[in-house]
Order: sequence, then C-alpha cells, then structure tokens
Amino acid sequence: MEIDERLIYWYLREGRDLPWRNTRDPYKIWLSEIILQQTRVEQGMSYYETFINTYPTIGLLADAKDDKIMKIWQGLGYYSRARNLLETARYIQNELDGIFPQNYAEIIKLKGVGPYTAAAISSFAFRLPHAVVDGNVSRVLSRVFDVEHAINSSEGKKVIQALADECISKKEPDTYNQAIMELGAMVCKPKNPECHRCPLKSKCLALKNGTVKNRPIKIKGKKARVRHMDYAVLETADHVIFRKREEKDIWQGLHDFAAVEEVNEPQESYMRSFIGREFPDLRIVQIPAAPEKQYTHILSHQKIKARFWRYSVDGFIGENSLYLSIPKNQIEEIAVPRLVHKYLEDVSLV
DNA sequence: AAGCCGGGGTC
DNA sequence: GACCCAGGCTT
Repeated sequence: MEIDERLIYWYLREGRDLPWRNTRDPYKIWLSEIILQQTRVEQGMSYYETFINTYPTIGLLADAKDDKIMKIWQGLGYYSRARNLLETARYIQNELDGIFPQNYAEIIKLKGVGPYTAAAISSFAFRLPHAVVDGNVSRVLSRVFDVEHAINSSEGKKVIQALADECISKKEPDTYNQAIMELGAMVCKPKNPECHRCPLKSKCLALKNGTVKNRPIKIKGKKARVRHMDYAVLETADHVIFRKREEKDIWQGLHDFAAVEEVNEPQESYMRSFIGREFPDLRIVQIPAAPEKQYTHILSHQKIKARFWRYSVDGFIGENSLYLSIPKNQIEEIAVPRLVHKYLEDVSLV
C-alpha cells in the first residue's frame, strides 16, 4: 500500500474527533487554523469554542470591537494573529460581500494566512489538492525519507514541500492532510516516537537506517535576551492606571502599567522621579520600600525580569495621555499579558 | 535569510 | 534549560 493510503486508513481508525473536523464552513476552518498556529490542540480548543459561540458567522466577527477580540484572545499568545483575524474578517465581510475566497491563490492573499494555512483551508473547506506542511508534517516526512537538510532552512523547506506535494492523495487531499498531521501529533512525536504502532514503519527510511532520533535536523535558534521591566502600579481609592501597549514590541494591543526599562534594576527613588515626570498632576500618597512582587516571565525569545512597585496616589492623570484610569471593578474587562494577570491575581486586584 | 512575535507542555 | 507546538510578518 502507498503512503497516502496507509495514512488515511490509520486516520479513519484512530484519528481524534475535533470540532473543526466536522465542517466544511471555511469561516470555521480558517478560525481554527489561525488559533492553532504554533499552538497545541489542547490549548486552542476552548478559545475556538468561545469564538464560535460568540461569533457564529464571519459577519458577526467583523462587527466586533478590537478590544473585545484582544480580550478573548488573552492568554493565547502571538497577538498579531488576533489583530489580523479581525482585519481579515472585516475585509471579507465588507469587500468580498462576506464570501470567503475559494482557491489557494486568493486565500493566501489574506492577512495572517501563509502557505500552511492556505493549504489547510483549501483542502479542508474546498477539497483542493494542496499539501499542508507544518511542524508535524516536516517531522514525519523528514523521518520517512530520512531527510538530512535542516527543516528550518530555506533549502530544507523546499525539499519537504516537494515530498509533501508528491505524497498527497489526489482523491482525498483533505483526509490525507488531517492524517499526516495527526500521525505527527500522536505517533511520530518529537521525543519517544511510537514506531511500533506506526502505519508507515515498513516504509520509514529513518527507522531502517537507525536515524529516527536524529530527525528532523534543525538549525538552533538564538538565546532569549534579558529585559528588566519595572512597573509603577498607580492606585487611587477606586482606580488603577494602566497603559495600552501600541508600540511595535511584545504584547501590542494589550495593557500593562507605566514602566521603566533600563539595563539595570532601578532603585525606588528612580521610580518615584519617573512617576513625577510622567504624571505631573499626581500626588504620591504612599511610597513602597521595595517591589511588591517580582517575577521572571519567559517568552520564546525574551526573558523578562519584572518588578511591580505599587504606589498609592491621588489626583488625575492628564488628558490625552497614553494611560487609562480603570475602575477596580472593571480590571478584568481589559486584555492583559499573562505576566500582568498573574500579578493582578496575586495581589487580589482581579 | 534572519529576526521577531507568547504561552504552555514535555523531557 | 532546551525543545516543541495545525506559522506568518517584517526587515
């Protein structure tokens, strides 16, 4: 039996029943694929349910407020996905009369949709023969064909895509695409792959050559850089002052606090003078002797050493400011990074 | 081609 | 701590 047939038989027998696998609605498939970019099924599942329940159609999503989308996306990471999701929903609703594009060339033009996602939507929604290549597929194919190119080099990507294009079932491209990703997730795992129960074990060159453990080859990434963020948490009797992050940096569109970022960790006096410059109309009522909390927050590319200094203040923040004064009983309404939410929980502000 | 963009799980 | 996840965008 050929590779595609083996995969399909195995998948029909052992594949998981996931919500987005029971539809050909391109809206639902697109939404699920954006959520699942660089995200495990188990992590994305509840977000998918929330989106579909809140916005059953693309037209309803298009009408949503930006801040509401960021709030629902809170905790999923890679927030540009949420911004692009909304922009694309509005584009399809307003410019394309709500009709989702129906072929690969048109689909890949959508913002936030690259080669993987365009192939996924093309095959799952329209049964077009475009082979998906994601992390799972790259791993499976690099083992089955014992590929020595690094899968994250441009040469390696070409090699893998060519193999994928060759293997895909022309009759059932949708089932085949689901199947090979499922195999990568359930059997041909990064560590401890379960080759004994693999439908491709008799065809796998890496298994035959004893190189499974060394496939795929991958070029190592850079180490995370360290950042020091010292937050001034300014609190009045019933408000807390937040900042909406608009600059091109992490957490765009989310809220944190007024912050000092220096190479070294500042002393309290430095924080106080920063607050004086940034908020001339504010009077500090109570000065902390030390940070209220500190955490090390790990991102894939940054290690953030965060300290939270909490000041009691009174007065008003200026007009037209970058800052928002949020009533304490509405803090849970705004989107915040995981780090900030952790702090808010630890000090009982949410 | 390389850098940037999150958060959570596994080993 | 290193690696990985239904990747894509920017430079």
